[in-house]
Amino acid sequence: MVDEIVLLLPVLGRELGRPVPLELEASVKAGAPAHAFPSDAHVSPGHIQVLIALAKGPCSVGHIAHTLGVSRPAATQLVDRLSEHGMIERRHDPEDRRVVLVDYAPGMHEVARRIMGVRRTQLNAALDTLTDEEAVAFYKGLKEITAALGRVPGEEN
Amino acid sequence: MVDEIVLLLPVLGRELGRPVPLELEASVKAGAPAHAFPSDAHVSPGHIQVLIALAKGPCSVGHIAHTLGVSRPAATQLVDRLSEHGMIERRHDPEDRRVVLVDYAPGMHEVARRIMGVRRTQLNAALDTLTDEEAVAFYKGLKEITAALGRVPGEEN
DNA sequence: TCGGCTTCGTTAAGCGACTTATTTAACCGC
DNA sequence: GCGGTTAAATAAGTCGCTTAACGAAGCCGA
Repeated sequence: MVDEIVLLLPVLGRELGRPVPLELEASVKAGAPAHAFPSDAHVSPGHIQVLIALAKGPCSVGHIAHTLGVSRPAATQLVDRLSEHGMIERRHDPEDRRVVLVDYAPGMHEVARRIMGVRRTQLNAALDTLTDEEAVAFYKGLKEITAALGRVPGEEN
Repeated sequence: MVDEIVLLLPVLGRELGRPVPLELEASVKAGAPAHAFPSDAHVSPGHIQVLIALAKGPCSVGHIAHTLGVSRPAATQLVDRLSEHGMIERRHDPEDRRVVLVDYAPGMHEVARRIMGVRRTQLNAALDTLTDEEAVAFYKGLKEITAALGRVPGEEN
């Protein structure tokens, strides 16, 4: 079974990396200001992660990078794209002006929720085939494996 | 919890995508002919997947692509690299000469097992913290989610 | 037996998400 | 003030994947 998992994990990783199903764009545009998503908009998993991370309130670029397990430049890039599309805004932390605080742009909270909803729907469809215990076990295993392969988001180093 | 999973999955994907810990190269070289892994060798998750897929016997490039969930050119590329390093060999299927059958190169079966062992070790460390039921549930959830992401829910192109 | 369709693998071109190395700006202890 | 440190941004490059297009081989109806 272990081999099966090793074989399956990268498959999941690749599926996950694919641009989120096209219907998403339409669904988002429907509820967003026209300028927010120009013709070429497409949302990557990283962008969704940023939006989820922001759901708990504004946070710094560095914190985003740490949460997502990527380098700071990568986080900067994600924030760049999202802010180009008007989804989020940067502002300086008044207490430490080196820090750039990232937060939803006004009115975008709702749109963000819808974007996250797409992935959540997919995931729920899969989780529904599992019992509650299995779902919890899956989550537990996911955390363990992520930790085993690298660092876990919440953990300090 | 669903959001947590959505947040965690891409992290896992990225960790998974990182070049396998460097110790691997050394460990592999130790048991492999010198020419097999020249100075710049590095093994990606895709390569490991190919080696695992071959454990069940020779198979075609197309089959590898399907198993890994990638395009055929991508599979070709993976096979290219592995065969450059002498890990695997191509030969034509006598029954259908369009088909290219891929298999371990002579004596490489053992080396392949060692390479796979690295990932397996990491994974086992994580799975050991789970009960048997949880491990099975994780595997089940993994399959379900991979399947769920594989096709767009409710949309056929 | 010949054209036309399909399938397999490869080649070519390009893209997107990441990395490291470097730069700029702001905080801090002395 | 002056070094040292840290946050974010910029620059350059890498890697794994994609689509498009191609040659070769099998399949098949006329």
